[in-house]
Amino acid sequence: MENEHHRITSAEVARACGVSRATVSYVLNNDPRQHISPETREKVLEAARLLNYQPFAPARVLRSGYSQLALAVLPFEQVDPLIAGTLKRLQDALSEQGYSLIWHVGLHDLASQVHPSANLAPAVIVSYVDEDNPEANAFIRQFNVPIFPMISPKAREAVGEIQGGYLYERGFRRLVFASPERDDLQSLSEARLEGVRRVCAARKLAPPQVAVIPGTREGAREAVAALLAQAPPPFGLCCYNDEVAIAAMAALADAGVPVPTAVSVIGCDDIPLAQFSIPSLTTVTFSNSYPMDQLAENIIAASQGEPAGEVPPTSLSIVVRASA
Amino acid sequence: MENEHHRITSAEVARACGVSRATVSYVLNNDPRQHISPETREKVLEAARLLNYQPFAPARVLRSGYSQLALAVLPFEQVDPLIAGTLKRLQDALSEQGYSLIWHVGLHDLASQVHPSANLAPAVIVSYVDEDNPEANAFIRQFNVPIFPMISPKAREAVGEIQGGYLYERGFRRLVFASPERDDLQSLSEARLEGVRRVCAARKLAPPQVAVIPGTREGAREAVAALLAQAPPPFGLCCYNDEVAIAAMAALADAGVPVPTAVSVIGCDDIPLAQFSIPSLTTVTFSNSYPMDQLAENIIAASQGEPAGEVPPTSLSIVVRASA
DNA sequence: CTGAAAGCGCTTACAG
DNA sequence: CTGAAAGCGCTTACAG
Repeated sequence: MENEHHRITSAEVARACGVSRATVSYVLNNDPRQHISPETREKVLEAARLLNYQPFAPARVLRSGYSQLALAVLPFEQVDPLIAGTLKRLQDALSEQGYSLIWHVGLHDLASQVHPSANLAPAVIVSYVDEDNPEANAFIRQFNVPIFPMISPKAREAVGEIQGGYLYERGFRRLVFASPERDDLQSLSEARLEGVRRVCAARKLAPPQVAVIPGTREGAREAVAALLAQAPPPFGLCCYNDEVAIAAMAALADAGVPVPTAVSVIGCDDIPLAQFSIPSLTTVTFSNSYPMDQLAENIIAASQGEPAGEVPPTSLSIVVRASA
Repeated sequence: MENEHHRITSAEVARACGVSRATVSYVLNNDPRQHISPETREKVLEAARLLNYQPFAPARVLRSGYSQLALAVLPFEQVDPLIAGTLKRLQDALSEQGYSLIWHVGLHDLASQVHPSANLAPAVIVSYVDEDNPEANAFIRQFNVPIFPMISPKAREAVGEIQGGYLYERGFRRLVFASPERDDLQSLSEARLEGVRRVCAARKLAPPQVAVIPGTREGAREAVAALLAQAPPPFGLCCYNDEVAIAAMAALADAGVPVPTAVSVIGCDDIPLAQFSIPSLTTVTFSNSYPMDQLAENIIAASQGEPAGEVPPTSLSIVVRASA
């Protein structure tokens, strides 16, 4: 490492303007307990600017004992728009309190890899990890900091319940659940299916059939053909999410089955493209009505060692469009 | 902060098994220059496990002088699947070298907020920031570490060129560019439009008209109606990306314009839903053929102070489906 | 109002 | 093979 980067330290700033390192720290951190003369303050700021001084985070964190860093752990490989939107609003709220929010996306072999905690000391984990995923839970626990869960087990099943309930109201007496193929979604998919099962049980319907919809047009076509052979329309199709729903609708179109008359389709998430399917997609949406400032406060409280707060309540609603 | 979290230190591990802190460090880091007896090694590992010892990253980074942490900065608020996929593969390659990859998504007021570098010391920035975005560039420069750019200016315009060239080949002599509304995409959109302009200039066609496609079905319908009034079919529609393309196709369907005959539509990204539009979407895809191991090596080299490496070459190709 | 000094938890020459 | 000691860059009581 010959061209090692020379790090500018607060000592150099202090030397440059003829004060002590303590004074530099007081000025740069705006320490309210210290009264610094305007001239000194100006001198320090000027010197820091000239030298392009950036405090070295690890030293600050080591000495002060805490970092104002929240790490969001997303166990999925793709980031759906809803989560991205929530995290963006959360980030805004956190940054008003001086906290930063970064993301760790995807989950990796715990055993074979270096754990990020070797390089990174968040004060709190904001977790989208399922309760029933032991690997993922071990991963986040290894940070050894409070964990703030962002998904409530109840909401997971509630999606299936509201989908099934809506289609029942629309007159369907047979329900089918369309699930994705991706491994990282199976756990959540199973929870939503469980919600649909409950609707069927409560309404004395036959339990829902399950169709796995592959991610290719050809694959989806075959899966839907197989489904139609087993379960002739009419039926209501509760889909794991909007992507699965749009794939299923394309396959239904390929099979000549009219939506929403023969089969009604309902998705989940209300992704931007949901309005642009043909027909446009009826879907379940999470309105996380929890005020973000409040959420940020709870997360910060968790980061300071209070027991991990409440899961933010989500309220579900249905966006009615043309597909159901 | 009454319930302050007690941090287990290497000194406690050392005390627990009756060795020095140095030995603990040697064992835990598998220092190849030290020969530790198997019994001692076992004792240390056992004690560390029992105490659930996690080394404190800031101390390690401060002392050793480097962190094995790459921070990907994505200036968008949504993360498109292509970037997520690339970063996932990159993360796998980096983690084989002991590096971790985390994401910073979205850009925030530089002035008003605490910069993440106060809490976080990446060794390198992996940047999706445009060259011509001064705010974003200031943001990433403030980390004061090498920056590894992930987008090449050439590839940005090449998308428009390949779209326009393809539609020209298919016989279209009038080209239209469909751009998104979102602010954070304008810069890239303009670059792709520039590529289409070049095709028109080279082929002696009139310059492309531009239609801004809103994110709502109604808005898209109106925008497309306005476009059709100005530019009656046939024409070729080069779209900023697949989402815009699918929105435009829905609006064309609403207007009764047949695709691909009257208007041919081509997108960009090959998102999972591209195969499920009606008709299925022809689109440009980036095959980042760069071997990820190589890319990871370049990034690590950049993190060690070598001048930021080459932009990974991307090759563009067209996935031909039904829309063009 | 300012400065000298301690110490956060770790790694790593160095001495034995 | 193991341990005592230095020092990374910062913040923060404490003394003046």
